[in-house]
Amino acid sequence: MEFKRISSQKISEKVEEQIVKLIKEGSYKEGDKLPSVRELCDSLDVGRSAVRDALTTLKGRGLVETRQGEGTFVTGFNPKRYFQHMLMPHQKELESLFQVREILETSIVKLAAVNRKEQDLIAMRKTLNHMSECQYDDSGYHDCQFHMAIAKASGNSILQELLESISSTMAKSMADFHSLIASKPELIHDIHHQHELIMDMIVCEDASGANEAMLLHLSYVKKHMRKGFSIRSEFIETI
Amino acid sequence: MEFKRISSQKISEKVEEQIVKLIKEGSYKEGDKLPSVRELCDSLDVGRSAVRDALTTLKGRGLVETRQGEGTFVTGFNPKRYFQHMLMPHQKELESLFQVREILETSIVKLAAVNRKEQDLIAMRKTLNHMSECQYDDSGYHDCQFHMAIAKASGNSILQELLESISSTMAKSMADFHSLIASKPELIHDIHHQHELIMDMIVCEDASGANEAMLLHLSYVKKHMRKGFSIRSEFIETI
DNA sequence: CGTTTCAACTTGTCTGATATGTGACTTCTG
DNA sequence: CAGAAGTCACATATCAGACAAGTTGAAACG
Repeated sequence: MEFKRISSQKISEKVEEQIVKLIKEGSYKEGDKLPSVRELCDSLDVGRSAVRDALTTLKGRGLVETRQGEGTFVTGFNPKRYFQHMLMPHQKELESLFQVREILETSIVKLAAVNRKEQDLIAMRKTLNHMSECQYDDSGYHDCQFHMAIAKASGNSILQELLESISSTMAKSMADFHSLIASKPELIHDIHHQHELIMDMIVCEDASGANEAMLLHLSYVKKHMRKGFSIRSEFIETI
Repeated sequence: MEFKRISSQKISEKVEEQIVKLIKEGSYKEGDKLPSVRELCDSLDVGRSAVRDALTTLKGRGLVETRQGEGTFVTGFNPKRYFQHMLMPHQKELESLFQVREILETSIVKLAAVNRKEQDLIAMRKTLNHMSECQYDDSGYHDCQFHMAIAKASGNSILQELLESISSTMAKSMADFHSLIASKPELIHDIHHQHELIMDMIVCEDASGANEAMLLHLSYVKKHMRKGFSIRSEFIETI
């Protein structure tokens, strides 16, 4: 006979559940103001701490947003928080993360080649132009923008949001990679060329071609990123 | 003269930042116990509410976990929370989600075919045996277990965790699909056969074969899931 | 030595007081 | 009358004290 672990559910968790349920059911939609803490206390017949705890947790989960003096409001779908607590990933995690990125981006680019609308192409072209015009310092930003534009063109919003999460997580660790790029014009040139190739394939609606171009691009980036990492590792070891 | 916007940063946010910083820097690692609330109050010279607020937010973000009577602990990478506020996906979102699942699983199975260890094969075999032995009611559970076993064999923990998140999100909406399965023995038979094929390919280390087998399997599932959905939709419309 | 009891420490909850931010209404002033 | 300034109600933010409830480990006991 097995026993299920009995966990006395805390009051704040019950409150949390009720609020989530209300949001789920649509009683409170994005942007709506929830009842004030006092009101919730009265209607739920619990102390302020419990309500506050529940709301604070929900704030942490990104479901609601509190504004002092105004109230508590339901926020929209905010996927940037998905990977937010993956702080400063180590090299192994970074490799795993990059592998996920490869998987997502190579699939995304195939979808984008099929589903891309005119305005998607315009948006992508714009980011490419920005990249060639701007200073090297901002290349990392525009690089990211290009990839996000592709994701948007894929037509799958979840994919887009997932990639965004991963990119922002990697961005912290990619910082030194981008500074490496900025210092080597030939890298920028290569990457620029690869982007153009990907762009062309998407324009031609050539899914497998786009896939291949993306694979090449990411392999290139990974190779140079590893190089940058090993340099940093050596540097750390010699301290 | 320009004025900088003075945004009175809340005390709890400052506390939160400090704690996050400490975790980032590695002063507190996964599983470590943070100082008690009282201690943090004393060392930070703020009230308990502020500390509690910070910790509760962190709890919501999934960075820490509090256990009454024990303390507050730094949690590991917990991606189950990623999709947690994706509440009750509608059909369109469900399609997007399934697409993501296809992308992930077809890639996972390729990795698994290459990286699988002996014990991974044993674990997979075990879930398959369970599935054929057990009652139809539990088929959904064991089906999920099989897919997770493959993900584990891929060797990429982030992929594994992502798939877990997606599966749990879809599970709610898949409930009626599984009951549909349970009512049709021929579906179970087909699925079982497909699983065996995938298993074989992984055993043979045939990555592309495994990929193809998974693709077939998921297409099959998707087809019947859509059928289930349209039935439900019609049912709803006739109410 | 094994068991029970208990004290110390933890988070969870309630409560009241005070601080601070926001918005709407009123009042003052030109 | 119109705009600026003051006022007030109400919201969250913070503090502090008390007690509830869960966990742990050591002391006391058989």
